[in-house]
Amino acid sequence: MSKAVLIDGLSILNRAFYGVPDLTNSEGLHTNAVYGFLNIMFKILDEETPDYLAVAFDVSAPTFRHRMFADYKGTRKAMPGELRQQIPVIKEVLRTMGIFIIEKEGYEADDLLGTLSRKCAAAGMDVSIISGDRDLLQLATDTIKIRIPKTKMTGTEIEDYYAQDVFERYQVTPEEFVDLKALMGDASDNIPGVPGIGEKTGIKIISTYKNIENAYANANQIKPKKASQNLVDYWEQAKLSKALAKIDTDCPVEVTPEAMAVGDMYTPEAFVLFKRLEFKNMMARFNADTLPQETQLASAELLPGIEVLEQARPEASGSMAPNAGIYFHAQEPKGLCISLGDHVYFALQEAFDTQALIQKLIEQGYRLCLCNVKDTLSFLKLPRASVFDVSIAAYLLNPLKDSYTYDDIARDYLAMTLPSEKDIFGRHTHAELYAQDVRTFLKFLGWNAAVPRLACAPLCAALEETQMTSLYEQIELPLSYVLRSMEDYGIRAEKDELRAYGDALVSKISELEKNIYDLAGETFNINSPKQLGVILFEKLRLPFGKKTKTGYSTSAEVLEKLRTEDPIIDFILEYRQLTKLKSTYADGLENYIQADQRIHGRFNQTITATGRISSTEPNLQNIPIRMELGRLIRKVFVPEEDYVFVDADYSQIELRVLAHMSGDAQLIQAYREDQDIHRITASQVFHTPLNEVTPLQRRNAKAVNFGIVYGISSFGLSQDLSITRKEAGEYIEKYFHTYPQVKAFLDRMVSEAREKGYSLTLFGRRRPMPELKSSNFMQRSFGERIAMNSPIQGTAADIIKIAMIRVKERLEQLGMKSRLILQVHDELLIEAHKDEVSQVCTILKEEMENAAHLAVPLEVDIHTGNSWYEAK
DNA sequence: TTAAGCTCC
DNA sequence: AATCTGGAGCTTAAT
Repeated sequence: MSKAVLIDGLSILNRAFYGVPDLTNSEGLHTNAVYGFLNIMFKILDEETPDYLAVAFDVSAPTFRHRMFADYKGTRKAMPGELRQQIPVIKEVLRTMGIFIIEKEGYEADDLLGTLSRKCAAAGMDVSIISGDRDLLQLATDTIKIRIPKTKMTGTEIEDYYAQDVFERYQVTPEEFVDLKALMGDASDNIPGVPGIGEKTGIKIISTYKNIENAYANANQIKPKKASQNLVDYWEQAKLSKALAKIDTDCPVEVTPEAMAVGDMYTPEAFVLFKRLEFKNMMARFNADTLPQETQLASAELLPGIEVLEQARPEASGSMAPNAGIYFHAQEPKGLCISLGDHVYFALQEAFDTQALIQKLIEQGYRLCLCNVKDTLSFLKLPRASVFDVSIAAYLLNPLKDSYTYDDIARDYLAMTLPSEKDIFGRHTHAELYAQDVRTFLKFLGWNAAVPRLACAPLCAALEETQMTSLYEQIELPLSYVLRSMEDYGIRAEKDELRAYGDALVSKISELEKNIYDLAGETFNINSPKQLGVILFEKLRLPFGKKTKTGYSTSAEVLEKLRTEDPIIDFILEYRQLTKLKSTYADGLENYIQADQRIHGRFNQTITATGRISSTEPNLQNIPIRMELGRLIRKVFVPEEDYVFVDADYSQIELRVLAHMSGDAQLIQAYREDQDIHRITASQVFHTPLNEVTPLQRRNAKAVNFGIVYGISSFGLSQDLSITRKEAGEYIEKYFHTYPQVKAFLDRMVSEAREKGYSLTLFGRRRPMPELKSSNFMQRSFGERIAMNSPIQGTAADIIKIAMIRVKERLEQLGMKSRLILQVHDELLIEAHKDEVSQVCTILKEEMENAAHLAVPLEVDIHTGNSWYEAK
């Protein structure tokens, strides 16, 4: 038997909008509702594989309709702009997928669905109607089922209702459901109903009298008295409600089954649209052969012309330095891809001296344009003066994106839709595709080389436009070379020591396990918050503090408060600490120690929203230090023979940046006089003489100082200090009273960001802030906090980057053996040759303290040692 | 793949 | 009426 799926378009879009967290593509278009809609639709389609498919919409603008989008009080709520803008988008998506859209002037989607479902059923089909609206339950029969998707934490669950299921749930038939609605009303549908009759009474009445007319005729027998009376008093309203609730199953619509037939939805046109919407994990639904063909590309010069180089033949063309696109393919088959003019060349490494090709290009005055210079430097020497890194440029222009590969850049700066590496290779290795489909493989190479060449000009113009050229040239590009060298040097880690440390943990962990199981009276997986929650809060009946979305919270914060309740808590907290050390650090780090006994982590330059560097594989920026047991791990990080560690960290760089940027006289004076800033803040905020400030007062003032930098709220601070919100609010108020220019500065940061849509650091780094324009209070507040924090955190990041570049330059100029190997946001670690230690200390201090000249001095603390533990 | 939890600045 | 400190990465459990 054939199957039809009918979708209530706006209802599902609406559900999706509220069920899926806000998503935005590069253009700033909100996409969460469209994304959620498609997820629900694909789930249904995968499950049912229908032969026919249609999506129904209302024609008139939904704000003017009275049956949808009212809030729980029954007052109409305007549809948020973020949702409204997605209606044309979903329609366009459906159109490109060849999915039938039905809409008709003067008819609501409900009526169209009702009519269509009857027609399909009459034609002998199984019908599914997908809607978030229970109103449609009246359409259920033995062959028409109503499917109501629910977005739960576990994913999308769907409730199915055939006629029988409606009866089981409501004790009325689908036909009677209309009458039930007429009595109950429906706030969300603006159906008034009869006052005093809710679901319970309504069901009782309708299951007895079958319809409202019959109930009205027997009103005198209805109980309770109140319901009986109201049915009579509000009879007109009941009749109106019934008319509103009744779905028309006989609209004059002409639809041929062929129009609804499901065809190939994964068209090239849909591919382009999905790409634009950035629905990355839906791309796998498209077959490789529906990838856009070259004829559809915006620029014909990208293809074909991919030739395997027979000899190096870049031709100098004129006097202007032209751009060459460069891509080094580091997997098999290894080689260098070059894009020049409208030709793309691929030089296999086994056949060519790829470095010589690069030299030739440079000699001829080409500018080398590429993605990720830092990574390419592992295979080719590329002089800074000849290089343009499109990934970094794109990152500076919008640091919020999650990748800056050729396809992202083509989309954002060339308005071209290209398949991503994943789209092209799927599960195949590069070597496999090279062997099976060399043409597609070469296309991939060509794009990787040609996109940077073509995007170079618009990106340069955009940097110029946004006044970030100098940030790019003076900071980010040079930094790439510094990071490359840090990754190459790596840091030595002693495997045996690390293993011994891990082994010591294991015995302690098993003791703790034993104690925990004893106290719990059973064994269970302590690492599972779910199982642990059951033990603590159900079996042991401890008072639970917070709940998470999925159950009880067992976070350290919650457990900390339960420490006096049961001895098991302390064991669990210690168990957590130790297993963390064991898995993430002892075992985790060991896996990264290479044959040279060193860990070569990666420093990522295009990840953070604020301009900080991030560290991965492994993360060397979160090695423990607070707790002594964790801190001991740092003993395994050691310099090589004849070397010593020199560690330098900025003292309170973010607060000093705040002092400078705000120009606050008090704060500046305090730093100029090298005072204890937390103490002085405590003294001012708590009206206590400086020498009488208690440790608690100082601790609180410190928390306030940090809170200010983070874009504080009284709630956050109260949590942090375990005080009431009111008290926290008073602290903040006093703080702002003490440092009035700080307050003015933070307000200015927010209002400027709101006006411009982005914030700026001292060095002109931008962070876009779309959240500030959100209609959602929570998101807008978040936007305000990042508007306060980003300029501060970002400026601090800029400063240490400058220091890194200068430190490395000094070391090289002086021909020293010492080298910069780590950066941890406000800290630099140098592996210094033993003969160069004092010189290294001087260089670090000088370059870091002079990296920027602020209204307050930048202060750097330096330590040396034979391990990272000692040097910190 | 996501959520919870923990590590760092 | 709401909401509730910025920026990261890794491991485990559970889906």
